[in-house]
Amino acid sequence: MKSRRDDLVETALKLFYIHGFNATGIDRILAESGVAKMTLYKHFRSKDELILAALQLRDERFRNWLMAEMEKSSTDPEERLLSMFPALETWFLGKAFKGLGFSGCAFINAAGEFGDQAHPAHRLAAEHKRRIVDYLSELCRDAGLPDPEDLAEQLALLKEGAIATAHVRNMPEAARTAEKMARILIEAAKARGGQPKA
Amino acid sequence: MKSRRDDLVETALKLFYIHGFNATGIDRILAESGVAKMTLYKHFRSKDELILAALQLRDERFRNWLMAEMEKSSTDPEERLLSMFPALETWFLGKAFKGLGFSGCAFINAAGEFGDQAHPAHRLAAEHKRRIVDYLSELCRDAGLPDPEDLAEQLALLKEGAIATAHVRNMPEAARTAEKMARILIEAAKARGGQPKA
DNA sequence: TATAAAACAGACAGGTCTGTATATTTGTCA
DNA sequence: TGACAAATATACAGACCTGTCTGTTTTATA
Repeated sequence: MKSRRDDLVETALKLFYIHGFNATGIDRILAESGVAKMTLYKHFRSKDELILAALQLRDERFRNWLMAEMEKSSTDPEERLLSMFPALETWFLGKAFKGLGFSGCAFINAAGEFGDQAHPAHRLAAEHKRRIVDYLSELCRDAGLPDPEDLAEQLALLKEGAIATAHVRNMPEAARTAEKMARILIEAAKARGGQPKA
Repeated sequence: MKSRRDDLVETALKLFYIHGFNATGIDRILAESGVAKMTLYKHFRSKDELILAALQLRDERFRNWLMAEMEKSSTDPEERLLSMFPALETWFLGKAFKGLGFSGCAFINAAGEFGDQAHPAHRLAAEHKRRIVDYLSELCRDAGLPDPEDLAEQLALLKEGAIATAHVRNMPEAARTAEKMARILIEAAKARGGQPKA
């Protein structure tokens, strides 16, 4: 039951992601979605609201995709953590989200265009990243790893570094570099921290 | 001996960095630099050329700043490598470049707005990142660390992750997280690789 | 089938954008 | 001082942008 609103947000997300927010005009979104202008302004007060809706959709889609990839890889929490990186590589290679290739992280891009920390899009980007850290924390705790919040921050930082590297330098293999690093850091955390739970 | 061209590029860099490339109109650059429009188009064919000139200036400035920070920290190559992270933190706190606070990495931002890998601005961003990896490689080699290119890629990835995290989530302390990780990874490289040169 | 809500097409207002044209002023150097 | 180059102010063309208005057609529901 796809509503016109859904068509609009879907098309907006695609164009914003590929071409950027400021560079994408409303008219193009309307043309590609086949929706009339008045319908847009019946559902959204402004282009900014459409941007926020698109980012909210992206947050949901991306986290669901990532979590599904990680959960299908294994039942072991530590292996799940490490499976984040092969998942990222399939994304970097453009195989993760149909229709959108890989144009970096939509939220890093949004923070770049909307530099002001107080801008709603920037805030939404920060929330997205925090939610992912929370998920990683949970997995670290499930894995019985010491200092799970700290380790989750480390793994999240590796993820951000891999994304930026893969995008700016066109280096999808950054995912494998990050994975190697993650293995070392996890082992170091184990060695340093208390004994694993088993 | 500051030319009008320099005024222009300087002002352009500042405004592009703070407000973004597409969001910054030429008129504003002209107003804030006090230069006439015809003068701009005498020095540059188009806004795109001005963008490239601004990014080239940024590349030079940023790398000179980073290398100077790292070289003044110590004469020991390994300590120099690690000093990248405190330097990054001063940048994240807005204390590095007068007039520009911290709005993330200008090149990550450029790659975000100009998503096409073939776009000159995107290519310039990739070159900037590669130059930094080259510098880190050199330091790794000087430090007698095993597999210096590989380790340089790891440290560069930590740098990108710290930048993205600091900007999107407003977390300057990401620099310290990255530094801790760097220490662990360097030790692991030493342990794994051949014996250090001394 | 009757009615109401939703989406449609298309014009338009008002602003901003890049880039150009013209004519005037400033600055430099001989 | 005279001549030449550089920079200036100002106006403007043409495109594009967001958002609004009007009136028609489609769609869903009762």
